[in-house]
Amino acid sequence: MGDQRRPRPAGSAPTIYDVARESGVAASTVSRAFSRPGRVNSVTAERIRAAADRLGYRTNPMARALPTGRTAMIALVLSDVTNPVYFEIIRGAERAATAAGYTLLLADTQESGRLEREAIERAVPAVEGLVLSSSRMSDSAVRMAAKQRPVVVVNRVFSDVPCVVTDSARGMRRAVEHLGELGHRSITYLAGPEASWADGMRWRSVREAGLELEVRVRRLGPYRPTVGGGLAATTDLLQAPSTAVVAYNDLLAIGLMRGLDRAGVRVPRDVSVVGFDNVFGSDFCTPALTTVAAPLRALGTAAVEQLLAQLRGVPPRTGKPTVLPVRLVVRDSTAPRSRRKTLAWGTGSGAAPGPAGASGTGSEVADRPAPG
Amino acid sequence: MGDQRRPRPAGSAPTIYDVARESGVAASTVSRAFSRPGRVNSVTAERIRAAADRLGYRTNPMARALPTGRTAMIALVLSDVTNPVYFEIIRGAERAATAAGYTLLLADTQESGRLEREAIERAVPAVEGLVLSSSRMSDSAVRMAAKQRPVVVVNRVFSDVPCVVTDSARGMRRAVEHLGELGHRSITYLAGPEASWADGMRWRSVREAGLELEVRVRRLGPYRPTVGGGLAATTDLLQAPSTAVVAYNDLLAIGLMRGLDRAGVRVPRDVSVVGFDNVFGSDFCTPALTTVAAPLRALGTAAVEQLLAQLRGVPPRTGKPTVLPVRLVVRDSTAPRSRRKTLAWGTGSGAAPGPAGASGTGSEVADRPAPG
DNA sequence: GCAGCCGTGGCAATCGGTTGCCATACGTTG
DNA sequence: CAACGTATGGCAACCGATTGCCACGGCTGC
Repeated sequence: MGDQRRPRPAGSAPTIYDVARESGVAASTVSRAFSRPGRVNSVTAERIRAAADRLGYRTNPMARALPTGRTAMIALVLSDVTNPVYFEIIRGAERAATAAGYTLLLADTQESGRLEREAIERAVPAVEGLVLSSSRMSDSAVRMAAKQRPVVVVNRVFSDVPCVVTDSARGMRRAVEHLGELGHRSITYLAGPEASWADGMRWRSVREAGLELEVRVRRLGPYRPTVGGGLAATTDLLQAPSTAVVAYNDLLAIGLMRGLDRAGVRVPRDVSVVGFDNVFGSDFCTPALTTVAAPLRALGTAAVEQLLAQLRGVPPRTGKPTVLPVRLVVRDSTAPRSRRKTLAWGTGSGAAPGPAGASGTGSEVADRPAPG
Repeated sequence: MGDQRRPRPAGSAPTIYDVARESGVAASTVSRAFSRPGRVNSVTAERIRAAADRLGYRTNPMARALPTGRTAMIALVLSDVTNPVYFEIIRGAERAATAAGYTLLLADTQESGRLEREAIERAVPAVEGLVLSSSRMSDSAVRMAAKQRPVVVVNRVFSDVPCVVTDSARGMRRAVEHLGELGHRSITYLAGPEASWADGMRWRSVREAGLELEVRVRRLGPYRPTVGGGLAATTDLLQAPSTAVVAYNDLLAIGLMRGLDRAGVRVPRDVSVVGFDNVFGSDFCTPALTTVAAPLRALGTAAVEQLLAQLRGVPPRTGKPTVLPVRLVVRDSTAPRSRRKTLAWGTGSGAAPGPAGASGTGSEVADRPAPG
């Protein structure tokens, strides 16, 4: 009863004090009724709950956060929200967070390490933990962030920070296997950004798989991991043809297919192309892209779940990264090796002229980088 | 000077009290030095700033929010983060928010009005305002939300809530014009969800443009605004052919093109197809899609900017919605009307069988609804 | 019958900033 | 020199919830 505060000025949200007055107990009891079930007599608790319902009381997250530090928010930091690789990661993270009563704070760092540091600095005081996806920051900057708050890193490996990654090794192995089964004895890998941890991983995996499966492999690049990058790669490939290509990622593969099409080279008749990620759009490009499906949504979910576990006090799982499985999605961009001399191409006088209208330059989306 | 508090236990973030001690002033002065420039003597302010830098002080947003209500956060509520229409909207919103020092809170409502209400209820106490994009809630629920916090609605019109929308009328007019110029005298509109405000708007615009430009129009549907929906629409279209199709959105158009391709109908030789939105992927589907480019990013930016203006006290701009301009992007899916009898198609025994391997079912992404 | 324990609820300090009000010191003006 | 205005900084009361500690009443056990 001891509440001397004036009644809430109509318009602002009800507080525990209003509920306390309404139910005839002290504010502290109201607080406990919600946050510490069992600590309050059940009939009292029921009365309080009823009063709260009547008033439409909702606990104010800011007020709760102040003494406890529990903001019920986590941040997902990524280099570019509009990169399709992130779509499912975001969704997975969002689902996992919401399911646990947490709210997801999105920070787009626009591919800049500086902006990323700034975004983190701004987010840190408001969140309980961070998921860093394809961070553009240096290792030491990531470790620094991990000192301030629990952190989980996606698609990059640290020994002392928990991380979840795609099983690129198995993915590339499956891709090479698939091409091998189709009769291809020589494969070209189109590399992504040099600075990308994932690219190194993927190339190594391709090489190892090639060794083991007795398929020759070579590497072209690096290229920007975008449709534009794939277009650029076309020239190089035409100068040194190959019947099978594995690209660093889908965007690169899609760009390459467009480039080849313009040059009159048919996919998959003349060249088989395999992508990586299975991003949105890889099924409706033409031909539909055979690709290694990265566990995008699972990556988001797993990262958030590990983070939440840390927040609950479970010691972080460092040392070995959590590796999530991939699967090969076979579509229309791969086919048995053609009997035609591969050298025969590149001679074509170009693609059949496009239909009417301006040919689609598509430059609008040609430059979306992929995560490293 | 009057600070009796014990020094901060190393490990937690520095507070104004630490800065106050360090710079030899009262905490209130520190506070004012940051939040009220001019109120504090400039040399004092400088001294305080230096101390703050030295300590790495950052104002705690929760603590600030408690007395003031200023959380520096706004929520962007959307029906499905993985819908490509949102990519640029999100990015535009993110940029505008960040530029103003605000943080964006993303809420995905999974296409459910109930989840949307829940998400809003959870977000409201934490944010200063909301942007509702393609809300699935009833008008009254939206108005209810707008009573609790400043709200801006995207792609839906209210007379009493500020909103920003795409200029569908002009967009559809441009599409019909374009087809008319190519010689098409009859156009089929593939409708989106009936409940969609945008669909009603787009269909009406097509009809009006048709009337004015003397092109016959008819409407097929409704279909789900997804690739799957477009596939479904194919059957209907084959039964009642037309040389030109305008789809509710790109996903529907892309699905249709895939369906037509499988049925052996060539785009654009036999049918011209125009989409709407210019989403990610509409340039690399085959043929590259001619489409009305919605001002996606501008929509996000404008919505946030209007919201921020409201937060600064500018009276909300209600009454007439803010209409953002579109532009027609001509690519490869439209061509002059073919001289072949349109009735000739539908006879084909189906598409040439796809190349090797399983034909891409692509069911993974066939069901992404678009905003209504 | 009294000490001691348990269940329950209240008091009050606290989290970190914000801000209305007041005190002081200085400069100005008549 | 007195009266006054202004610039500046401090005091203390908030914002709303949490939580350690204590008080009170009822119960048990010896």
